[in-house]
Amino acid sequence: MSAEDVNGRRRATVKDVAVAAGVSPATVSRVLAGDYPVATGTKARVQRAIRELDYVANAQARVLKGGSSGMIAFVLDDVTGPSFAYVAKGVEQQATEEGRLCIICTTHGDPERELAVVDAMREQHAEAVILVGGGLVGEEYRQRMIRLARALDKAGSRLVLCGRPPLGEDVPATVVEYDNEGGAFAITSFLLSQGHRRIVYLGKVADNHTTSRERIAGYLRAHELFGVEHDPALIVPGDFTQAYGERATRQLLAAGTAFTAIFAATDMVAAGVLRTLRAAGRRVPEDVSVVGYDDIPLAIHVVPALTTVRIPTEELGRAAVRLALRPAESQHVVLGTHIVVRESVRPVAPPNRG
Amino acid sequence: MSAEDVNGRRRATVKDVAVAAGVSPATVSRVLAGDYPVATGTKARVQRAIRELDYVANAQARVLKGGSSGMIAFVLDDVTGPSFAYVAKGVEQQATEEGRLCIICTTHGDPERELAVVDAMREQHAEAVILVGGGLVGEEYRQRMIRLARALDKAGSRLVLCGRPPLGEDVPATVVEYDNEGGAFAITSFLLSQGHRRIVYLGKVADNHTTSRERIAGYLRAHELFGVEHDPALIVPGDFTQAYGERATRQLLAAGTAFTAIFAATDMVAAGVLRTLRAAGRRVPEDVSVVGYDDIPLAIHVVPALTTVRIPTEELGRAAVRLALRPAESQHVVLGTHIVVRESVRPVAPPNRG
DNA sequence: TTCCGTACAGAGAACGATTTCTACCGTCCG
DNA sequence: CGGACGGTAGAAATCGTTCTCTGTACGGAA
Repeated sequence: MSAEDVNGRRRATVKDVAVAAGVSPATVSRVLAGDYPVATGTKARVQRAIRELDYVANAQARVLKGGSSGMIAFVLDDVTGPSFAYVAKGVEQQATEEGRLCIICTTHGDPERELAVVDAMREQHAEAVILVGGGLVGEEYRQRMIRLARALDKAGSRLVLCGRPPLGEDVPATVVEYDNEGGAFAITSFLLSQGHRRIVYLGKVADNHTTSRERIAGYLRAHELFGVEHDPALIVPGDFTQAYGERATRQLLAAGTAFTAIFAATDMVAAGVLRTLRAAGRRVPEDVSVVGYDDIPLAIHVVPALTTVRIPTEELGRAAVRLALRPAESQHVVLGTHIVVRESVRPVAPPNRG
Repeated sequence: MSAEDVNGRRRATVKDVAVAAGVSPATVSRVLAGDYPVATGTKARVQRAIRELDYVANAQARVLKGGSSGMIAFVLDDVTGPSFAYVAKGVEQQATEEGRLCIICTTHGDPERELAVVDAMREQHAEAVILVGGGLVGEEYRQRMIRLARALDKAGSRLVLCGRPPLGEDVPATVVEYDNEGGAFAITSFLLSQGHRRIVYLGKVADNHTTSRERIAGYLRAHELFGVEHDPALIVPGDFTQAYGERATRQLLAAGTAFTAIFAATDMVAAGVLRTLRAAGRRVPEDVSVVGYDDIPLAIHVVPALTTVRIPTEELGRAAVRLALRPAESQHVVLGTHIVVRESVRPVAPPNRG
């Protein structure tokens, strides 16, 4: 009819294929699905027609009829965050293995956009919506998340919290965490075991931010376990950026604070610390030991290579997808973290007894 | 009817909203679209029903009826590639600004998967399919790409080649490139202008790979322009990895090849070079100058900070989306590259005349 | 020979939204 | 006073699949 038909620029439909093969649309659909007996000859004719018309099914129509959208949404703050790429890799790989597509959305930490994104995913009938990255803590935020979880559940999709704490008992959400506090505990213990007693903590210190809260908790618990009294002055609040690492280190040196080691809450912070220490003529690890957290790719490139805590990023992503698609399995999992020892730590020098 | 209806766990449809508001489905649709006069009272009733039922439209049904899917697909080799995250950021940002969703797919360099992905995107009615990263060169591959471009065009979506050369005149594809050869030319010229005459090239050397071909071309053109005869022994073929950078540098040192500078075809290669040179006791830039390409985040963290070529990654992604959605504009654009000078280059020492 | 089961194919009703095309009701103007 | 018109609203077709009914034909068993 239309001009489109004439020059063949309209995409082919089952009906077109059916006409070309001299069968009914139903038969074409059955050949495609392969779940219903179709005579060999008929099947061949249909398949040839499909090839000749270069037919591909219309995913929307299929979903509309009752199929699954096969989409997994991956929601994060910022694609360029150093470890997010690895979580994304895990998500993407697992999604592909399971025959799903992967949608990616960023929020820039804006709760409004987070809401908008989740709504968009409800419209799209996404099978799972994976929220990644340390979120805020607090009753208001928690309630909001619970509402999202329920709304998604009602729309037939699943909310997955990746690297965030659970919302509560009967909330329909999947949680994939890593042992944040344990990693901080382990690496602080390592420093303490090397004789360090005055260990600076550099990073975000916010009670309503899960990541920083847990890292500090592990840091303090290690002190307790070693029976080391902790000097509150050694916690220098800031954020998780390299710039802060540089600034804080300068302040520390200028103030003449006594310390033998620095626990940077993030490898990025640690990078800033190393840079500034070197510029100030302090040798690492001879004069000061430094550790980070996250084991981002950069960690092996800074000088000296950084002793840090490894997060199972890729596995985190894979697990998120895997669990979301298997409602029967446990919907809460905590993956382990472990420290990786490189060159930025040395035992504290025994006091001079000369 | 079903159990789902009873406990309200089925998602609401226009019909449900219509019933709740005491109007027809058509009216609900019109309130949603807002493009048709609806009496104020009626509109209010409908909106209240929408809120109460927590209604969201079914994207699939909407697309099926003739709307656009609003999806942009982003296809790359591997999400964890150092510069891809920035292209992805550009794509995602622009897509969001234009009210589109962003689908991400990886191919791991497998042409089969590339095909599968494009087919999937045809099924999804994606508005644009952005292929990013240096592809292969060659007639067979080119023909395959042309077929993909036409297939997508027929399905109403647009193929975008991002960082790859054009396919030819009347192929329905958008091309967003950066001046690969120009960057290589500029940075080699920089080394030559600093007096370097024996400059090693380390990286992939494959005639059928666009990126390496152009980088070598720029490297050679600079030599020509400076009237410096180029010693073919200075080209050490390999790949684009850090491991190769380390291996090649060791070989170079072991062989006793004379050189004063190294042009690593990639910052990752350069990172390996720096590492190995330091381990071997060669100082950079005092003994050897080193440059890279790509300006990945790592470049400022290696020691010494790397002089390299900046690729407008983020803008590349934004342009890809922008052009794909504006058929009226020119569908081929070449973005500029420029060198960024840091600390890894020094003029060659004048020959000792003692 | 009759009957039934099986293999195969088509007709037609969904799915949920949009969008014609119609239709109604006042009101205004001739 | 009658017809036209603007403002609203609904009925029904439509998008491309899938899937449930029906229905036919053929082969074998009774």
